[in-house]
Amino acid sequence: MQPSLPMHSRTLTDRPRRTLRDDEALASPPLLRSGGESAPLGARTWQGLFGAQGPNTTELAALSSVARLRTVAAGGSVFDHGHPATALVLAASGDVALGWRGSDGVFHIERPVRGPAWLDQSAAWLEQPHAMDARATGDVLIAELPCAAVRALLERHPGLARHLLASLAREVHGLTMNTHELMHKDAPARFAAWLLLRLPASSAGSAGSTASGGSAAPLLRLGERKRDIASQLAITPETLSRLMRSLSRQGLISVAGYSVQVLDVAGLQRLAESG
Amino acid sequence: MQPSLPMHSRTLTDRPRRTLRDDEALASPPLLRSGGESAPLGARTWQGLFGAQGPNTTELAALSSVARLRTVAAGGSVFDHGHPATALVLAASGDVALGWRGSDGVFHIERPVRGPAWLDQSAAWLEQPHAMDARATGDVLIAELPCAAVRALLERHPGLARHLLASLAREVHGLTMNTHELMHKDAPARFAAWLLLRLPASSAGSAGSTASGGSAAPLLRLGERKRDIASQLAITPETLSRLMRSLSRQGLISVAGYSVQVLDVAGLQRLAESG
DNA sequence: CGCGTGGTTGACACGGATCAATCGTGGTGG
DNA sequence: CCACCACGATTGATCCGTGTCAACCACGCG
Repeated sequence: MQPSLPMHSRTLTDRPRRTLRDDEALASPPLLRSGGESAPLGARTWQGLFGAQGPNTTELAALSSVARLRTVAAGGSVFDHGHPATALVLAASGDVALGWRGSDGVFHIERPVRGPAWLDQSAAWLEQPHAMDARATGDVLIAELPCAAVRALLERHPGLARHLLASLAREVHGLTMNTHELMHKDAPARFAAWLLLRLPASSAGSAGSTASGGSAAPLLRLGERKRDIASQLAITPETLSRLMRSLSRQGLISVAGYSVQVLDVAGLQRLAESG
Repeated sequence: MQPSLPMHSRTLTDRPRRTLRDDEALASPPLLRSGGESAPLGARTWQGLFGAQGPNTTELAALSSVARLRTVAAGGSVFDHGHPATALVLAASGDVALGWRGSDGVFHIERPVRGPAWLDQSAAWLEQPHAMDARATGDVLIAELPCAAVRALLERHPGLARHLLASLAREVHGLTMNTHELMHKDAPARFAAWLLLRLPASSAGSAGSTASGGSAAPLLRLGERKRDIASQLAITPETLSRLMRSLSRQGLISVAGYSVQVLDVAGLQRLAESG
């Protein structure tokens, strides 16, 4: 049994900042700069979108030539649910939350996205409105590839199609897995899976070593408000809180504020598969 | 209030046949015929896959030329979870269930599919194994488009890419909606939505006319075992049974065995949106 | 210093799952 | 032909997981 660290003495100085408030959006300078990259859309960005086997240099240059860039300050809206989509939208860098604005005005995050990543690569092909809302949770560099332009590009660069298809297929795969989790796994299993996904890839297969000094128990810092994490897991903040407490008592993890130490990777994996 | 028909005097002669049992698979003749269509893959099939704005005749002919056809008898396996995918798989005609075989051997249907429709158009692009199992629930004509061949086709017919992209995008859209329903709607709402989806398109917007003799209340026959319907809705058969009884008592529907009469379309729509 | 925000905790309600029993149907073998 | 049995649906009783509501605490900010 692992003693839970004293919650009341923790420092919350490292707490994730509130993310979707207008005052912060206004406070940050609305500069139009190209993020941390020298080129507007660099190789690293494309690799994040297409994986290691992405398009070649010529194709990437073509894509870049039709991209329209804009920045969105933290808290701003990237696109809105129901608004017609005419372009493939991606985040070159920065954090964006995909979700739905409820009737009460509260924003329900369904999927957090860290650039470089696609935000909506499907609606435009269907000439349909965006299916979700996208809100910047940090300053973000957005790129839009107008659908008509990309179609024209496909005529001249047939090889591009394969990569766009693969990238859409990746999204289908992810959504299918997510649906399956929602249908068949309970909250503890989903949370365990969520934790494992955020683990550095190094500490994947090792068995739980609760007290062995050899391999260090991986430490991970939660980058979002806990209520946003709960939202992604489709549970309430209260349930998430109880869940973390429960896993602590079982010695699977050790929680101190926004730092979570995974003490028993194998145990978490077992938990994540119960369903 | 609508009197519920006497359940015990109903005839179950029209009950859907058990679907996934080996004896039936063996009982039906394993003929290799080309289904009900004269051409192996006819225009109607392609339209079901790509919608009204599908590829042109030349492109369709090219696709047909690389398609490999096979039939699967009722109860047979079309492809298995984990098996490597080298082709885009579609059902030209017939009924297939997409789902997962549980560790107990029970097959959990997650999505029923009526040909013509795609069965897996994503795994092959990623060179990954199929994410789900596909089992024929009736005699089915399967077509496989080898991924390598389709890639070659894209070089010569760039216009094809647009339609393959749109078709994948449609799947993304459907999965996104489905995920949202699972996260935010309760069982009655999901069942109501399920019923509305199966309604003939004619009786969409009409308000509920419980007793008006004018517009006939749409009647629909359940084509699957109720436990399979429950499986799609991610609820248990018991819950589905109680749900149908409950909606009957409220006068929204009238149930007699495997026939469901929708008495109050508007009421169902209201129910489907609660969440 | 008061207030707003976010997190934690407890009491409670409720939806849906689980377990068990019964019924109707259809298939099978004596 | 009939008894038997397997299977699916239904119903009732009960349990469990989460959501809801409310109170409280901790922190940071104006």
